[in-house]
Amino acid sequence: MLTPDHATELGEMFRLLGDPNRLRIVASCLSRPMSVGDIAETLDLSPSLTSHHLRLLRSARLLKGTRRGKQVFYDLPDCHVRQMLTNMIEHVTEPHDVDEAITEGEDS
Amino acid sequence: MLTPDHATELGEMFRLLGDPNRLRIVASCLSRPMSVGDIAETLDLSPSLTSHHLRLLRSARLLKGTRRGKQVFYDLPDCHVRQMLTNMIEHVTEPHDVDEAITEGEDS
DNA sequence: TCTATATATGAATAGCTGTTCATTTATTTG
DNA sequence: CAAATAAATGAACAGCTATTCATATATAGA
Repeated sequence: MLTPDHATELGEMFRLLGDPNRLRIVASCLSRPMSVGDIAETLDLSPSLTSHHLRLLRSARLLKGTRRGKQVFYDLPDCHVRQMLTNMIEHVTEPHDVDEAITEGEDS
Repeated sequence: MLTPDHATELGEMFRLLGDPNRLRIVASCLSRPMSVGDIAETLDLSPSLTSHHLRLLRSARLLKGTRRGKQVFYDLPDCHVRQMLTNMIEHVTEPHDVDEAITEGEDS
């Protein structure tokens, strides 16, 4: 069972990954640490927006930032999350059919 | 790499799991199919709110509904998602420390 | 049929959030 | 020091969303 507190905590993490731009930001840091500027340029986002999102992701410990000179590089500190994300990205890459109807079950 | 389209698609799924109530609803259907009434009562949510959330979760194929008489039972159709969720719930259950600072790296 | 139960749906709204723009802070170099 | 670059921050706002309440639909039983 999932307590309301744990639901809030885990939900917060999912909520952050729920924004397409944030998800792309995290995904871009999967293979190698990325500087803020590189992320912004790669994903075609403004540095400001990128930084705003990075702050949220950092606060939730989804990313960790490491300053190296003038730049700050971000990558995933959590092996668990990295594996989950890799898995999910692989999953979404595969094709799938679309149905959202309510199925009929036999009588009881 | 994660295309904007895939980011939107996967992000939509994370976004849905990002609401605590929705996350609890999905989690409650992990072990066994649950009727709408059972979900509402178990999680202390109004049937209306529960149904609204269920509609979203169903549309995203995170849950599938099966009518059996007057009741509709919901459960997870996707083994991949079920496994991911079980994994994440287990992860969030374990203790962890809290730091969100920017770490210092050595000069280059 | 009528009644009761179980879900679903529509409308309305308060609160939240992603984005932009302007500004500020940090770091390196001249 | 000043200038340039990289990143962070604050304010403001439009658009979205979770929730509530009222209403509708579906199914079962008498």
